[in-house]
Amino acid sequence: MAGGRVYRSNTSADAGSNNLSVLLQSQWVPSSSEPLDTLFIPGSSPSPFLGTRSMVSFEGVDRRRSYFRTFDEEEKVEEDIEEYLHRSEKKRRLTVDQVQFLEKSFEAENKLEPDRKVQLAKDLGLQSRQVAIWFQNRRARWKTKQLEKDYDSLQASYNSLKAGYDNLVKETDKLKEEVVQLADKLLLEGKEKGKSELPDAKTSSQELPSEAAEGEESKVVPEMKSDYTEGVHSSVLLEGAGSSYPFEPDQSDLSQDEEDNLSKGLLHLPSCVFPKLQDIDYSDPPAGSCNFGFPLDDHAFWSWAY
DNA sequence: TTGTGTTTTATTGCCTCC
DNA sequence: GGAGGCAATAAAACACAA
Repeated sequence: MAGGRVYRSNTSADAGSNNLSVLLQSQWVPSSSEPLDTLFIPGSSPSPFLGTRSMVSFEGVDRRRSYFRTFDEEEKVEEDIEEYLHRSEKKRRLTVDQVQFLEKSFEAENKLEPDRKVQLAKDLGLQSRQVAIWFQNRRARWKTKQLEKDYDSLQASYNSLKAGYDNLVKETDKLKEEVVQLADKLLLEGKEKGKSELPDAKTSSQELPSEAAEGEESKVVPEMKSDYTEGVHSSVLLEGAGSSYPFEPDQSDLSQDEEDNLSKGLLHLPSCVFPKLQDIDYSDPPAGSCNFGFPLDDHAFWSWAY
């Protein structure tokens, strides 16, 4: 590790001490960043957390030596020593009490100021570096959990929105079908009325498609009877016909042609009024005036729709 | 007992901030 | 340039089924 961190092993504990197993939990201390007070001195702390879980015994091993290591300057002897020490000095888990204490501390504040770190280390009989590492790992676990929570929450709101959207699609289909049926009905009535009242009714009826027209600039439907000028369908139809008020068409606003058509039993509708569902492009928010009741600026809706 | 998956502890390299 | 944070990763410890 050229240019990497230099670690110093903390091997000054007394072999054979009652608390040795815990006191020796840490293996490497960053020599450049850790103050001397991180070197735990046996017997200096009345920590209640010590000695509950013996992990590794170094009895009979003279470990009263400290040394520095860098990856650049390792000699054979040191390698041997290190290998030996590493074999013996295995990773050790913190005791239940230590973990509980750390957890409480983490709940209070998940960042660790230097003073707190040192205090915690003292209280727990750990090295401050170990405390720092524990907090680091704990933050990582917390972040992972948080991501899982966020994912679940997003998934739930997506499912809910999707269900709402599916319902709207069904409802739209149903309404569309209803409109087609009503349009057919009007067509028939218009024909019959035209036969009896208008001499040129035949010509007019020939302009009418059997269904609400598809893919054309305009659509032609017969004049609304009063029965059909109420409610959602008629309002939509009349709005599409250019009326300034969707429920009561003001004939003064109509052009001469429109008035003519009305008098002939015809209305021209822009093609956007009743597009087929399959003609709707969900990949982009709709531009223009045909938004089917959805807010034009509701990009969120269109972005999740597809 | 052993193989395997998960959790925990620790290291490393990079990045940011002061 | 040093200190500290984070992501990625290694490896020990642990849990558990076969």
